[in-house]
Amino acid sequence: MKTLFIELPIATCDGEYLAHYSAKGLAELDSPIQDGLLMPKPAKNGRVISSQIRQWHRLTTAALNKMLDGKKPKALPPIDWSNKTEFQKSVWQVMLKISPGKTRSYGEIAAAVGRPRAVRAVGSACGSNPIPVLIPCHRVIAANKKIGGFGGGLERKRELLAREGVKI
DNA sequence: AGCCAGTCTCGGA
DNA sequence: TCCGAGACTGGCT
Repeated sequence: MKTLFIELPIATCDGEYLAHYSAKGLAELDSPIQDGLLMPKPAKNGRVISSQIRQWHRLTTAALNKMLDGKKPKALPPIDWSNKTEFQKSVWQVMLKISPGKTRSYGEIAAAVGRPRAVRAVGSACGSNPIPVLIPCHRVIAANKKIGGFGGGLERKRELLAREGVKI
């Protein structure tokens, strides 16, 4: 079956993100393209954007800007994580509960989902996080207070953390 | 079977 | 005390 995605851009102080919506909710959020590459504009194809998606997009935009401002979003759009494993969903749910300005280690996340030794798997889950920033994988660092990694570029991770007042 | 965005331990500066 | 290498880990592709 073919899932229909609606793609809408979000302008932020960090660049232009691109949100993908399915019928169930927000399915994916693309980071801004780095260094001079141009983000292709989503084709409209005469598609009608439903009022529901419009509302989700409003929530996503507000939440994203709050996050980038180092604050806690007061509401999130429904998230469509079909095709994701239970483990990944658990990991991301835990991450959503991390407050701005706070960090957790990969090990703590692993323990929180009941698999204290699955720390590397947690790292993998972060890497396949469909909604960077909104799911604050940047607040997850290594146990020895080192920065760890970040799919969207380590610099971005540092900057996001710095904006929330976190020192490494 | 191989990859990994981790963590712990231990040995040498 | 502070790295770096190595062993071990568990879930994903």
